[in-house]
Amino acid sequence: MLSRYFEEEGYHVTLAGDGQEMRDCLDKQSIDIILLDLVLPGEDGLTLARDLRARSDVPLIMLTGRDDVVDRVVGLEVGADDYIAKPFHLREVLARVRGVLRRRQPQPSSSFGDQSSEIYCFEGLRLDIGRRQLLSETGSEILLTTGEFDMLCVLVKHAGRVLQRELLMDLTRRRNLEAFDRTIDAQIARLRRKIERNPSLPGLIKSVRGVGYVFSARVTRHEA
Amino acid sequence: MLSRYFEEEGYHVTLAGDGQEMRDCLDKQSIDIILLDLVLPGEDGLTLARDLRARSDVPLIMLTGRDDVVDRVVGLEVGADDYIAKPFHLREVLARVRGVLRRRQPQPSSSFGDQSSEIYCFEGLRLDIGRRQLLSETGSEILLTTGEFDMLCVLVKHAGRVLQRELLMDLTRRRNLEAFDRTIDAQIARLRRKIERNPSLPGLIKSVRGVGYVFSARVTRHEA
DNA sequence: GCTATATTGCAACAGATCGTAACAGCGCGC
DNA sequence: GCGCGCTGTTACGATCTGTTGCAATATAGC
Repeated sequence: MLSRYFEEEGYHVTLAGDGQEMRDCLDKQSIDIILLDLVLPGEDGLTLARDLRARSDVPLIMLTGRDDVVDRVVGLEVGADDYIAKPFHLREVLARVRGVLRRRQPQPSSSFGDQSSEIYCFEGLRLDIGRRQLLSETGSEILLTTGEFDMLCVLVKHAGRVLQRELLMDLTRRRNLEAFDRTIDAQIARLRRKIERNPSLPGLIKSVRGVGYVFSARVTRHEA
Repeated sequence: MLSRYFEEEGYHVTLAGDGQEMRDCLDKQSIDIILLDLVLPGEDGLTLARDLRARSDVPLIMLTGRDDVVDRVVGLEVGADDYIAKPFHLREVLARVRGVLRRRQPQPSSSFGDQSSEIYCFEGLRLDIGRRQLLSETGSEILLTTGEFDMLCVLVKHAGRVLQRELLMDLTRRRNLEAFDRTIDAQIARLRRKIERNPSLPGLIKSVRGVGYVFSARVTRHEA
């Protein structure tokens, strides 16, 4: 139910049935936030949450039944960013998710392992998250402003996935997208001017009319 | 609950469930302050605090239930810097933490083990905390003032993490950051002039607009 | 295929933020 | 007490970013 709702809202959802599946996902892709049910087969949710927190900073929201013995306090004690009791309204979950994303970002450290820098390569460019720098093919640095860098990080981490403006706003700014807000478009334009071979025929950041933007180049991820 | 609150305030929080986890954390990262609950599984908080004090100077605040037998005196007797009884207000805890950090700093000796000589290397430079000196690639000393050195220590110890001005103030000065205060910026500029290859295009200390500064070079830590 | 409409690209502007030089007050060593 | 270096403050200019308006482009309806 949650999965379908968030997909409709423009999110990309990955389901994990137990702790091991979750760890596999975290290793394979960039995860922006985890919704974790307290009641799970095998390891229980609390243990999993504690374990997760010990190793990474992925934003985390706990979901629990009203009758579960643990209460809000215990949930937050293991380091969850928020805590939602069943039954919940879908819209409420969405609101909480957006709240957590906005408060936490931009802190590009969603992967497992310690904070060692992830590096993404595409079209001869090298994006080093930890060092906050982008290197061109020749090894020279392409200077990006704070906002441009954060935007590029989010796009690259979700390469091949269309991100709507609202989500880009949650992930890169600490404010809400207003109606008729062209902030994202302006930032994308400025970013394109710096990283595209031909900014008027974008090959890396494609527009998706009526929705948002996609990073469409092939990206490989390395740990440094 | 505390974790979430402090994360929102710009702190980076690491959770430890018992004494052993705490020791592991202290070995792995730079810890600026510890909030220690008196009631713990396994070792009790007082023992842990005493043990901690015997080996390091990490700032330490004890948290206790109102009904605990120990009182404020005993808490402070084992070397805690402050003592907070439940129930507490989050804002109060933050205030106490900031107070302790400001009173204790700059005392760059937060790790376990021999507190005398941590050494950090980056971009050919060598920062020796204990000796309070910075050596260049050629082995010559780069002369830093007290304030510049303290600032560099804090940045390097938290390499890869964006530190907001207010936190930098707490960690390096014994006073509060006022509105429109440009103290931190001025100090960063002076530091950059001494350690950056090209101070106008900083490669080590990057600005993050609207937030603060990050030390963005890869750092390796050695014990000497 | 053509037009009307919605959407996006983009340049230009203004307010916010940041870099930095200059200066003055302060503490420190002598 | 004196001189010097350090640091907080101020001011100014540079840069960044949200906003606005208009042109360019895509889409839908006919």
